[in-house]
Amino acid sequence: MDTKKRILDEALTLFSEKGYANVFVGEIAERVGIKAPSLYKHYKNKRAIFDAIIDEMNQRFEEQAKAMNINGTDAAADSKIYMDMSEEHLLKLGREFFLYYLHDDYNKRFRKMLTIEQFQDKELADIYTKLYVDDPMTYQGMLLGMVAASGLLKTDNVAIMTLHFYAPIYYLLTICDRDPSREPKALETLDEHIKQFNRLYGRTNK
Amino acid sequence: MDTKKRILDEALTLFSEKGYANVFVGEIAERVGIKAPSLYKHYKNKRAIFDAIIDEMNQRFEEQAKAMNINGTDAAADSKIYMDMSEEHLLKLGREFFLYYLHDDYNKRFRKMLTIEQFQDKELADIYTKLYVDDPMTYQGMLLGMVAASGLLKTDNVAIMTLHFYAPIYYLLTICDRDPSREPKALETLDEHIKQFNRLYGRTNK
DNA sequence: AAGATTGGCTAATTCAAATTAGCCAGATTA
DNA sequence: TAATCTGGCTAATTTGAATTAGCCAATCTT
Repeated sequence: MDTKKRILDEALTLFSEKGYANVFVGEIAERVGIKAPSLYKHYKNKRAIFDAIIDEMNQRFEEQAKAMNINGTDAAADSKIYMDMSEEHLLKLGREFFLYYLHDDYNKRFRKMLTIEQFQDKELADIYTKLYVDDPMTYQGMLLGMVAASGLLKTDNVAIMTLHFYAPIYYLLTICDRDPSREPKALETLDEHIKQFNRLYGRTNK
Repeated sequence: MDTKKRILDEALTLFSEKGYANVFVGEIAERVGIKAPSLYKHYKNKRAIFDAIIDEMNQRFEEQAKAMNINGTDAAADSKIYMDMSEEHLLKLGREFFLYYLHDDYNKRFRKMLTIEQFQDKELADIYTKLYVDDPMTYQGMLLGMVAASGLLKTDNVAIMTLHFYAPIYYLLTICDRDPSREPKALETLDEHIKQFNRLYGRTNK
């Protein structure tokens, strides 16, 4: 990774731990292994580093959205999997989402940074809402909607069913961000949640 | 309100909007209507203002906990209400909790401040977890547990049922904190959530 | 009512952190 | 290979925000 990228990487780490205002450019430089003034050869100023992080995220996001659209429009492919959605499949869906968001290093740091900075700036709040509220609800709503259409889940309100599936995942995610020592317990709770979700909404209600 | 209290009040407002590090003591002073140096007649330094806010919260919290314990140990009184928990009662419970947390000015500001500062300091993370995760789960778990014991809700796992009740409330709360324009929609969603919750767990499952 | 305390003010002071200036070595390129 | 570019460095410079000094009027206190 070249210096310019390493700066973004270390800055993101620091911003996600302490917030933009509590990070000194000297700290970022030190982590990268250079002196503070050298940093200005790569970015105009401290703010430009932050902005570059946001830009990079937008880029990554677009790629991801594109990839999802392929699997989304081409949802027939996916739906084959979810048409016969068993409890195991549902568990897999929830766990994968949870663990990806929780442990993917970039995601985790970016989410924490946004958590800290979200009230500063409407743009940041909007990004947070999109990434961690609206997009997951849309995507999971689509999948659960297909399962419901297949009859394996029954509901007359897919949106609320999706809320019932996702809100606990989101809740557990924020708990783990705050205190990673709760992860093992959260993982157990996650499984119990999904099993119970399946029971509550499953046709074979037992 | 005397100056010392007004300082805490204005500081909390500013900290909840911009985070501790982005607030200047001069700003706090200005809001209070004094000059920055005068502020030092009341608090040793900027940090002491923050600490005093935390102390005050702890005090308020203890009082509240005490009040809850009265209603909690003396739960027989409460349970009379919840023994015949109708959908309206359940809606009331959820809505009251939600609206209280969302609109109570002190609560709202304190929660936003903690959201911003939670990753700085384990103590702050713990306070957040206590106030917005563990305590609500305990309290609502107790109430829902009593309702379940009365047979009006059926479950073999009160903890997960409570998660299913509370996680969506928490999720909606964080959405509204981030973007108050979503409140009306969130209120609607809240009602739908609780109605659906009631249907899913209710004995008289239609 | 004299003395002490309180809480305000203006004018320093301090200090830390961002940024700029200007030098230089090694890599790149014409 | 000479010229340029790149990205590093040290040594300023700037700035701005926290805090301290020291003054003063009003208000308690005895």
